[in-house]
This record gives sequence, C-alpha cells and structure tokens, in this order.
Amino acid sequence: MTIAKHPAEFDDDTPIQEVLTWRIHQVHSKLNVHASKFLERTSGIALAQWRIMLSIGPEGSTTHSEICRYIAVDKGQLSRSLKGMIEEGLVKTENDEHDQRQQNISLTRKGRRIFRKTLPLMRQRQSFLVGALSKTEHKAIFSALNKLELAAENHEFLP
Amino acid sequence: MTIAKHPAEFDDDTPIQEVLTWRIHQVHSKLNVHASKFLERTSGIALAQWRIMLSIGPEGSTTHSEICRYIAVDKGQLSRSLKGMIEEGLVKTENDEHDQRQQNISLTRKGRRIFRKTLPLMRQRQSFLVGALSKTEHKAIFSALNKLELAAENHEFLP
DNA sequence: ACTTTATTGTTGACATATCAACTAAACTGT
DNA sequence: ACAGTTTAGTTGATATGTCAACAATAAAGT
Repeated sequence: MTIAKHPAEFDDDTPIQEVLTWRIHQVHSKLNVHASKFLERTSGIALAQWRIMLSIGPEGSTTHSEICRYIAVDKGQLSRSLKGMIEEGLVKTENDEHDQRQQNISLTRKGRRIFRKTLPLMRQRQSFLVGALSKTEHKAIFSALNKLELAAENHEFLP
Repeated sequence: MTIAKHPAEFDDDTPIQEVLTWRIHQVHSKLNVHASKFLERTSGIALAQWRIMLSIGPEGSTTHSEICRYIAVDKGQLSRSLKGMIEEGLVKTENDEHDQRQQNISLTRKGRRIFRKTLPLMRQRQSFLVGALSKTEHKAIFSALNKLELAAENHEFLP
C-alpha cells in the first residue's frame, strides 16, 4: 500500500491544498468570514440573519418551515435565530388565522429599512467576487458545484 | 431602488440558488455531511480527526502550531481535538527536548492502523467526486476557487 | 544580564450547527 | 366521530467553530 510520505500529502503527489473538497472547505470558510465582516460593518447584522431576511423579503410574509426549506437551515436553529431577531426588532410574527400551528413572519419597519440598505450592497459584493472569474470559470464552477452536490447526495459511495 | 419581489430573489432575476457564495455554502455543507458519514462508517473517526491525522502523517511527528498552519484550524480547537484523540488512543505526544513549550505529536500504532486503512478510502472517495466533473470543469473550479479566495481575502471590498 | 517581545499551547466564554425529543394542531382514513 | 399519522414550531443535549485571556518558555534588543 502506498502511504503519504509527509504530512498533508493526500495522494502520492497531491498536497492537501489541491484536494478539491479541502479547497472548497477553505474557500467557503474565507467567504464566510468575508460576508460576516461585511454585513457586520455595513448593516450590523449576522450572516444567518441576512439569509433569513432574504427568505422573508421586504414585503412578504412567510412561515418557519418555508424559510427552512428555502435556506436549508435547521428548524431549531431558525427558531432561536428568529427569537433573537424579534428581540432586536428586525422581524415580527403573528399567528396564522387558518392554521394555529404556524406563524406568519414579516420584517418590521426597521427590518425593512436594513433590508433595503443591505440588498444592493450584497449584490455589489457578489458582483465583486464573481467579477474575479472569467466567463468560462463562472459557468464551469456552477455546473461543477451542481455535479458535486449530486455526487455528495448520492449514496452510492456511502458504505 | 430595486427590491427583490419575492423571498429568496437575490437579484431581480436571480434566485438564491444561483448566487455563487450561496451555492458554495450549500455544496460545502453536503460534502461535509458526506465526508463525516463516510469516515464514521468506514473508520469510526470524525472529519476533524482525519484532517489532523493527515497533518501528522503515518510516520512523522509534528507540533500543534504546524498542524494549525497546515489545516488552518484554531489552536484552541486543535488542543481539544487532540485531547480527545489521545484519550481514544489515536495519537501520542511527548515533550520536545529543545523547546520546552512544544510537544511532538505522532500517531500511535492504532492511529497508524486507522490512517493506513482510511487513506486509500478517502482517495477513492475523492476520485468518485472528482470523477463527476469534466476536465474543463475540474480545471475551472480550481482556478475559480483560487480567485474567489483571493477576492475574499482582499480588503478592497470591506468597508 | 536583563527587560521586552513573540511563540506555544491551554482554558474559558460564547456563537453556531446538528440531532432528537416533545407539544399542539391539522390532516387521513375508516 | 375518532385513532393514527403528519406537520409546525420549541426546547434540550451535544458537537463544533471563533475569539480572547492566560501561563510558560524562548528569542530579541539593549
């Protein structure tokens, strides 16, 4: 059997820095830091909060479970995040008339103000990041991500 | 100002599913789940533990700070992870003769056994994932990730 | 020599993620 | 009408990530 000769040589001639899943992990982490700082400084909100606000939208109202589906966040996590956001006055909830189990969630005036301010900034940021890529890279990274996602969901490779 | 008309429409005509950083977040998360399950089932170790073992290598010995640099993990986190791994008998430490501050970390016999078993499996997994990509996509995703990483580290876009 | 600074690793505090148990309400099928 | 099942959301337990304070040692500057 062949064995990595030195720390972080994942394959005989492939240092860990060139292992795809590792790269995704690293870049994801840095993008996260970047987004969090950016949001913190421009709007004083957390990344998780921004995603939730984006799910709700400035006018609309949604429910917990819709948000969960949309941004694929754990419902427990969401419940706690929303609690914080209500305390901060970003969102408000009211019980649904027709289904006593669910709540309609919407932005408060303050939440809307922040949303309107933040959306174009986040768009600019996205343009800045994507602007670093060529057309080819841009297309390729999306289709590559799609394929990786499918492969990761595929149980074929899970014992 | 233009505003998303509906939940999760990040840009006028761009649903959140097509926002690059969001896609990276999602795919990363699924790859993480996949890797964790895979490691759990094949070797009974956690992803963080595998990364650490990979940093140490089967023969070599390293220090905390080297591992931190290598896999970019927090030193506090690493300290705790190693404590667990020592309890589980995967790694051992001994004080460095020349520098009383640092410890030399190496795999135990058991750790080596698991490492040797796991490395080829993880390579296979990587091949499986990367095998889903075309040559073009493969090249493009790496260069795209590099550029995104640079852009994210760039402070130009941080207020 | 000796004061200052930098590095190594541990620990505490706190935020975030993941998973599972639980209650209440709504739906389903008989 | 009503037993069984599903769905909505809350809460608890536990793991992981992030950040800062700290003690011990080493290295650098004077």
